[in-house]
Amino acid sequence: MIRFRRIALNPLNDWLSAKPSSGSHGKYELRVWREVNANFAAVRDELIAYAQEALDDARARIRKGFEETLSPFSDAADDPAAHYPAMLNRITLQGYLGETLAGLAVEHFGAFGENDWCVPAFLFRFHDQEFQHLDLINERFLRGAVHDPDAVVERRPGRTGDDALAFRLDQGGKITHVLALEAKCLIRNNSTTIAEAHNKLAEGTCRPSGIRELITLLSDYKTDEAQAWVARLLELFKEGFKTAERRDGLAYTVGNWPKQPATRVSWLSPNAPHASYTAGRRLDAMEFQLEALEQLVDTLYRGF
DNA sequence: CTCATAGAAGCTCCGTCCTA
DNA sequence: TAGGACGGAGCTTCTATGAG
Repeated sequence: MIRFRRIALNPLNDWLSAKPSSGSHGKYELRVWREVNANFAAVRDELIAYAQEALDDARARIRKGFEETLSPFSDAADDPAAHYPAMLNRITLQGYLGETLAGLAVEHFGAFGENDWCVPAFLFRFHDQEFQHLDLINERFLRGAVHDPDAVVERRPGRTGDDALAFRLDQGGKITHVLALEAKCLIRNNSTTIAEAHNKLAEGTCRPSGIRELITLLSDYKTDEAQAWVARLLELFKEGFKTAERRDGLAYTVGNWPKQPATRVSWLSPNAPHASYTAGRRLDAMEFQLEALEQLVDTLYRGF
């Protein structure tokens, strides 16, 4: 555990208004939240802090190796993480938002009726393609060259692997449940993307690849909390995965919502899993409808 | 009739893998 | 070593269908 921030529930619930859900499927549940942008100001600062804390590990990773010669990074021009993530392409930032909201929802709103899910760390540091891209961007700034972050040529593929992992522990600290979260974040709804997300979740294994990444990541931290997580994740990786229950979560963040028919609330299916979801596990679908998605990306990641 | 939606196909990128 | 296919991310455009 290297992250601890929580957002006060009252302003959070006012900003992300939960829509009543209707389904009664045994293994599937859809929850829908719709943004009330007018209530954003009250969560703004806490949300920025939460989103930025999620990126702290990636920043530390970017700076690693430069610390001896450049520390402290008093001059922004010296800081290899200075432009992270603000100068990355908008689509990359949407991806970060989607993953962050997935974790946020599980930590604040629970999942499967349980409120004790833990997300020990986000996996942003494993986005190698953007780290290489960042070197290029930093060089441009040092040369005084122009950098247009949202130009099409600045798009980079997303990170492969699990988007986020959450866990439940028993009283002895042993991992009993693994929740693999697949996150998507689009300006406009896209049914193909929904199908692919379900398909990817269905293909997941009981021992998601992200566990190994989490162990690698947390091993860099010497706190008791982090080391305890390394130990329990190692146990999960070696033996525990055979008995721990894997569940699936889909966090679908989208910049519009259905208009027709008037009774339709969500893009995701309310009653049963999408046909592309062929696994028999329990699936928690979460849909975040943001009326000012682009503005939110700017606020959280670009500081305006 | 008009507007919205689903689904398919095509597009922009980069890195990786395979083949000549 | 060079060229090409492919994968993975989301966007755009098109068509057929359906709602109001």
